[in-house]
Amino acid sequence: MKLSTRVRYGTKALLELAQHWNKAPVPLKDIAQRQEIPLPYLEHLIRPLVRGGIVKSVRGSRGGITLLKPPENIILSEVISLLESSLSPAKYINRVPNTPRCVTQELWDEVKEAINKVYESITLQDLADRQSRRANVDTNITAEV
Amino acid sequence: MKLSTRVRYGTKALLELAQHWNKAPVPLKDIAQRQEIPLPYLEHLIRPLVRGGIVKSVRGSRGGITLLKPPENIILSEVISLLESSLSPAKYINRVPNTPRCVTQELWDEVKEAINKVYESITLQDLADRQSRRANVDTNITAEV
DNA sequence: ACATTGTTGACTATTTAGGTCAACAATGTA
DNA sequence: TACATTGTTGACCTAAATAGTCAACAATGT
Repeated sequence: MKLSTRVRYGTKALLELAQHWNKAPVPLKDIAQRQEIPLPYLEHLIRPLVRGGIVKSVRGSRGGITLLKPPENIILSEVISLLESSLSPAKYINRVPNTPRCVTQELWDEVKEAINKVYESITLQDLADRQSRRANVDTNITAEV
Repeated sequence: MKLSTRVRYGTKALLELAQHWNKAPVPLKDIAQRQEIPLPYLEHLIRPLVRGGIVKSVRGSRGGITLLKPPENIILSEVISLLESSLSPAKYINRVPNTPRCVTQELWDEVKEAINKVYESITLQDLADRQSRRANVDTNITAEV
């Protein structure tokens, strides 16, 4: 169950943006620092998200990046499909015609479907909510001590 | 959604074994040939399955491999966990203590859980059933022509 | 003018996946 | 018993994907 750092970094970055929704753009530098992502790597990471139309970037001083859509309209499956190595040259066309037809192929497709359902059910807003709920809990705990 | 050839090859091999359940051991050579898997690769592929206790091997002439448990008792999640690069050195212990606690971490765990539920719901017998059902359909079609 | 920020493309390093080879160990059968 | 057949093991290799870096450049606010 390998999850690429691309996806992990990217999601973290988007979570930050969700928390800054409707505010000033967030500089990549800040995100890189807070999330401990190498800045030059983050820059490349962000590109597919911009191209994919879920992130907007503003250059120059006071620039940075912001979400283009409200966080509740951004589902995880979209994020992942944008981040996951978009280079994959249409694999899975390796049907072997004269062997018994591939049951396993069918299986993987179904599994993929099921997994995607999970990803489709989670939005960036969900993540942000969790984050803030958790922050509250933390506050209460420290308050109680 | 990358699925390693390890898992694909391994599952195909196991499917063969499921179809030969309670029969003579199947030589690796035959499996390799039918499923178009490089024999030396298959040999290595099989090892974790043997170590994992779902496959038994018999050496020598008339040897080969068989399942150790009935196909309906072998679930996909078991297969996958045995085949998926068992080298993974316990990643995910990269909690960063002094940053806001990692919501995304929690998320990935849940997603993983959900995916695993899917894998747990499918047995080798299920696959074998599909295979034979499909074979029947094929027969009928050719009969009708 | 200039500091700040994103953009781009080329480049490098590391890791993992996929595959091969060769020597060896057990086992059935002629 | 000899031998063909089959699995076992470990070392090795290659290619591809992942992760990360560098440097020159393009906008933009102050």
